Order: sequence, then structure tokens, then C-alpha cells
Amino acid sequence: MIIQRPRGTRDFLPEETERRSQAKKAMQDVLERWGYREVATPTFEHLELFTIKSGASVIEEIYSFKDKGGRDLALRPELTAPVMRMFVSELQNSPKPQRLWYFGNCFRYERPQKGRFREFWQMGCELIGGSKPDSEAEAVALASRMLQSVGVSGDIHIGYLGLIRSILGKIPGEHRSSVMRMIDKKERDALATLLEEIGCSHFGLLELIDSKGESALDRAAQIVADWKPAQEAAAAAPEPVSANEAAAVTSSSSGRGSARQGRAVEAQLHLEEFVQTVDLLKAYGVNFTIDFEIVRGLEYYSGTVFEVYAEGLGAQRQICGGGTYELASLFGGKETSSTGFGLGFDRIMEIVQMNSSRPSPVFMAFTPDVKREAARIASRLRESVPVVMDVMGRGLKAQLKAAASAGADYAVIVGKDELDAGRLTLRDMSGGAQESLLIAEIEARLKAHFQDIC
RNA sequence: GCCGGGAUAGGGUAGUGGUUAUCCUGAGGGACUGUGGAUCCCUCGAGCUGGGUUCGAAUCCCGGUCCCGGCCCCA
Repeated sequence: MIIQRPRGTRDFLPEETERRSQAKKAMQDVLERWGYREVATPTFEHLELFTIKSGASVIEEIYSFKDKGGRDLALRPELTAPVMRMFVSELQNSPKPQRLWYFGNCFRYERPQKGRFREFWQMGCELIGGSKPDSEAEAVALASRMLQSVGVSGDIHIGYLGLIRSILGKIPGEHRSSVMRMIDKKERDALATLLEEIGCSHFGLLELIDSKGESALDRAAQIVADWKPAQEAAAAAPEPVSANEAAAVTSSSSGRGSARQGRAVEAQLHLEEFVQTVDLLKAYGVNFTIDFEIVRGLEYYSGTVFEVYAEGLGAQRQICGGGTYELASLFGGKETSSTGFGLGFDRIMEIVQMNSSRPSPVFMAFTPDVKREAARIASRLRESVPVVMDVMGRGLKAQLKAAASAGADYAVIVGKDELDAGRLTLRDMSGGAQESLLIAEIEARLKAHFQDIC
């Protein structure tokens, strides 16, 4: 009986594995050119690491288990938390910034579908401890360059949480998380209704998330500017003037007015930060769309957030997500702002146009009586080029046939005649031309051939 | 967790309640005992799994597993 693969897992045959390592290599080269260094973390961690980061609800989708000592463990569902755990316990006192990258398999107990598996691979990086606008621009530009390196073009959408959090600050605490959730889920109508109900529809939140692209920045600036007259108006007029104007503030106390003023100033600072990120990103030559609707749901994101979408992936269009977050302190470390992103490697592989064309090894063909000499010659040649030898006990004819069907460009033939002459036969498999050459000559010839191809 | 479609030699397919068949590929042998992708012949190789109906099931029925697409979710 044949044992099947567990659900949502895959086998990668040589050709696909070759494609994957080529793509990984291309993106890895970009990371290394940007000064990032690879790290690796355990495949399983304490379950708590992930629930602290993402909440208890993720347990549903985690491969978690108790080990024989009764510990609650989990196969990692993502890599940011493990990398930040490692940072907090090992690297906190090392020079900043830390530029780290990773590539690893992750596991989620989900229903498989196009571009979604239970074991999947993430590639990503964390830029730890840098200052915001610069780190953010670097991260987005780096993600863009990595995708470019494998010929994938995606739509980059970048949002900014600083501003949205300022607005949230004006909203009663008990509603904040539902507001965030609705933005994230794009439940626009429900959001409008809720904001109306709690009297917060005038802060410009809907306007902000509705505007996309270049104009979104001006819109945002306008919204922040509108809060200033609001303070003056609030000081002068105790009653809201109009429900549609930012001037319509429900409070009349000067104490709360100054709190608002504080927030407006803060929001303005935030906005300036974001403007710097955007400017720098333009300098990097990256194409992107400003989209304040990108909020990435979670509490620990604090600054710029971004996502990249690609066509041709059905329902799973997102191939990259990231942003600036505060996680170090969640894991017991010092407050450290970091920016990072993860790429969905498997989704990228679905759309990447890459043909693996690794040249087939040289075929060492020999007659049975000179097997030992053939093995020695093969070893010598392997110092410069890939060589395979028959292990099927085939005759010379069958070996050459096998070499041809394996796509070998060259065969080296050795038998008694060759040994007597002190020269080997080099056969060009494409035309069938043969030459009698010294081993050093063959080595040089083959070496040159492989260098041409690779 | 929900909805739909699937599973037949290594890979494609067709078909039928009664030694299935076909295309490609692979292995072994032969035409051909130191020179290849050809051709021909022979052999090997299959119906996801567990149960039921039946004299007989790869085929009909029921569970399960896995795959594909979508919903939910997506750190």
C-alpha cells in the first residue's frame, strides 16, 4: 500500500526544486547586497510565542502539540515572532540596526487551496532598531527589488497607521478595535454606520481610507489641518457646528481641547514621517500606491504598513506583507521599533517565470574491464565538472543511449584501446564527433564548456 | 468548519457488473557481444482506501483519505 502525503504538503521533484533554489538564490542575492545576514530559528517553538503575538484565536490554525514532557509546543506558523524572540534573547545589546533575513518552512492548519498549503515557505527580513522613515523606505524598496529579481511584478500598496491611530485616539476606547477590524475587513458600510452611531463620523476616517494614490497624501494633510480650526472652534463654541466638518467636536471643555491639540500636533508629526518615507521611496525608484486602508489588523504595527498583490493567483493574491512594529517589548525586551516583511515564497513560485536549465553532467562511458580506471578518471574530472558514471552494469551501447536520453552534451569513453593509447575519447553527443585527447585536454575542454553554459 | 468537482500502470486518457484498453515514458530481453535519442518484437507494470450489495465490483452504494476550485480565515 502506498503511503500518501499528509494533506496540504508537497513533494518537490528535482526540476521544481531546482526552480525553487534558483528563485531563492536570486532573492537572497538582493538581500545580501543590501547588507542583510541570514538567520535560522527552530522549526517548533513554545505555543505561547505565537499567542502573545497574535492572540489566542490563532491556536485554531496552529499545529500545536504537547511533547512528552507536557510542554505546549507549536510548529512555527510564521517567522517574525521567532526572529524577534531570538533578537530579544541574544542580540539586544548588539549594535543597531540589525539587518536579518530568513527563509524557512512554516505550518498552518488551514484548508488548502490555490497558493495555500499546510506547509509553506516564507522568506523575509527584519530591520531592527532603525529610525522609522528610513527603515520603512528601505524595507519597501528591498521587497520590490526582491520581487523584481525573479521577474514578478506586483502592486505595492502602502498605508500608514500613525495617522489612523491618532484618529482612533479620538474614538471611545471600547469601539477602537471594532473600527480597526472593519477597516481591515473593508466593511465600509458597517464602518460608516458605526462611526455615525458613536458620533465620530467627522474625523475624516472614511475619507482617509477611501482616497488612494498620490492624492491621498494631500487628503490626509487636509484632514490633519482641519483639526486645528477644530480646537479654536471648540474653545469658542461649545456646540458642534456641523456634523460634516472637523469643526464639529462634541466636547466643550478646554482641557479636552488641549488633549486634542496634542493629538493634532502628534498626527502632524506622524504625517510628516510618512511623507518622508514616501519621498525616500520615490528616490529608490519604487512604484507604489498610497492606500490608508491597509492596516494589517494587528495591534503591534505602529507605522508604515504595506502589502503586495499579484495577478494570477486566484483568491490568494497577496504575496508580501509587512510594516513597522513594536514586538521586542511584547517578548520581554526593550522597546525597539523594527520594520520587516515576509514574502509568500510558494505563491511567488506559482507566477515566477524561470526555466531551470542546468546542463546535464558529462557521461563517463566505459567497458566493464576498465571500471576501476574509469572511476579514477571520473573522480579527476569531477574536480572541474559534473560527471556521472553508469551504475546499471550496462554495455557501452546502452550507456551511450542513456547518456543521450539524459541530455548529456558530452560523453567521455574509456576502454582498453584508450588505456593503451594513453588518450581518452571525448564524444560530442550533439553531432557524434569524437576526438582522442589527453585527460588534461578533456578537462580543459569540458571546463570551458560548462563555464559557457552557467 | 462550509460548498462544488475529482482520484484508473511512472505520467496522460477511454470504457464497461463477467480475463479491459490505449498513448507517452521507464525497466529487462531480443533483432545488434566498443559507439547513442530510430524501428520492430516479447516481458514487467493500474484502477486511492475501508466496508457493503453481488455467484462475481476497477465499475453500483456508504464512510474515510488526498487533490483541484471557491467561502471563512490569512499572524
